[in-house]
Amino acid sequence: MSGGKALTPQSEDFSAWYNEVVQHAQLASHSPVRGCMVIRPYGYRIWELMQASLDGMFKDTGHENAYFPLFLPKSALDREAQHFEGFAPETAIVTHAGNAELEEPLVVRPTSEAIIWPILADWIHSYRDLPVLLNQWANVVRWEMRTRPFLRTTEFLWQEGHTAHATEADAEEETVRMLGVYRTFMEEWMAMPVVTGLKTDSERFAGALRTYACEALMKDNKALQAGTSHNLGQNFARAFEVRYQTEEGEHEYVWSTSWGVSTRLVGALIMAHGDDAGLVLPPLLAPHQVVIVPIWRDGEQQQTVLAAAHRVGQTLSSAGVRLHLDDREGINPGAKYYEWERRGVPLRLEIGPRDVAAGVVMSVRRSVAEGAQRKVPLAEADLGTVVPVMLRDIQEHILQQARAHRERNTVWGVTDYAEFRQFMEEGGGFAYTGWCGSAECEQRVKDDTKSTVRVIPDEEFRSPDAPDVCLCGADSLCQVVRARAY
RNA sequence: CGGGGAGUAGCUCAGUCCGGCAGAGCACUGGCUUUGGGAGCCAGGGGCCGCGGGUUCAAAUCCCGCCUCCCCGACCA
Repeated sequence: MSGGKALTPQSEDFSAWYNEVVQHAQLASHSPVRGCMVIRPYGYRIWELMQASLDGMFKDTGHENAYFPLFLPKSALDREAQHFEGFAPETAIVTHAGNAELEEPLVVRPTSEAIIWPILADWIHSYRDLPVLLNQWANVVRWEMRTRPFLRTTEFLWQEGHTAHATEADAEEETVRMLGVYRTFMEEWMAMPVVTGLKTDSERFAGALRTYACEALMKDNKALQAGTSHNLGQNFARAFEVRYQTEEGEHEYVWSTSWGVSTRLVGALIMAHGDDAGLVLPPLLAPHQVVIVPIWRDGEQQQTVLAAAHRVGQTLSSAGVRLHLDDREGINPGAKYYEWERRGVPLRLEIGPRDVAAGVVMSVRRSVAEGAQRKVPLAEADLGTVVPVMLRDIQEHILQQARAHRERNTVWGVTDYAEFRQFMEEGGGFAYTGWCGSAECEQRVKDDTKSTVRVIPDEEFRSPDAPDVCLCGADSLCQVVRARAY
């Protein structure tokens, strides 16, 4: 177990806090290669739980998993001009195998469009072959300048959906549907509220027609792009000659989409819910939903207490609860409390001689609503029904807490530029403003305030108070959500 | 990739200026006593001092090159 006492408080240095949580909660550690991390079992388990949930949702919406190769010929990337321009600066290129120089260098995929579309061109011939609804779980490499564990690593794990459709409307429907799947996952599983909407041209995926995104607000009031869904139009179909024959016998390019979320979501989870005591995990994604800490003074008590702990464990397992019994000897209960709190376990059950005698266990929640009891004794006989209810309640509470944080740090209509600037300087958060639609204006605000347009919000997320003028004073084309971002 | 800081035991660091046996606390192992919010005593184990080269009788320490991490910028999931 890692030593150390208190973490750096979030208010003192948020990124130091973040790095310490990653280390001390045993989520990840560094590797010898720049920007590459080792995902440790506890962190990987969170990712596995995310994968399991998302994978089910993808399958429920008709997608199938496949796997495409890690390498693509360098020439393939060049096929779509914008795509190439977008990714060329950050690709890793293999030029040698052993001592021999390769005839054509290979690119390690930064994303798989350029690998998948040449293949799909062979698979798709007729309107009867459409839609193609694929997903793959894979690793990709992007040689970013500045890396941070989970948030931006040189190699990262993700899923990438790739679909082909007969019509523009079908592709758009798919793009929006998958954005909705992401939103549902983020809110229901990660307990992380998001704003969804359209990206501006400057933040659009290289080669896409339109990029939609889920934007979440972290505890330090910076925004994190948590997932993206792209309507690729016919751009990739044209670049890779993916055509199908219509019912009428015409040859048409397919309409395609791609969408992805990555291990960045683990970073999002840390920053959306964590506090000065460490990680706070939503029960649905917690490797251990419950940790049982037995307490004893002598061998006899140890036997009694452990027997009770195993009994409780049986009950909870049968009730579908993921639990861990911390029966390590020679470590005081208090030390175990600190450790599991730092690692974000939603619910702790303490079982001591007094509890066994009384037929109860002491439950302690990792996070509770203000004014609510953190420690509550529970009758052992009721655990099978009460604990699952508590876990659902904790899940809901964490979501509400994150929602409240976002509401507290959102301004719904800013017209005055000085006011906007002050908001971004004094803590920041989401600011709804108008936007004239000009890229120059967007860039100027970015240079000046470090804040960017996160999204042009979807209808549901629009502000009734959004101004009809841009920050530059010109007429507003649409309302936008601005924030400083990761 | 530019500017700044750092790398010595698993972790946090002292030692580097001024070259001369590799250190502390925590963690780890064993024993005894403990155990309801970070236990105590005793005994132990653990080091390519980031890597490579150079200077020197002698390098953690001085010189050169590189790698990695952290912070600030430009680039991005």
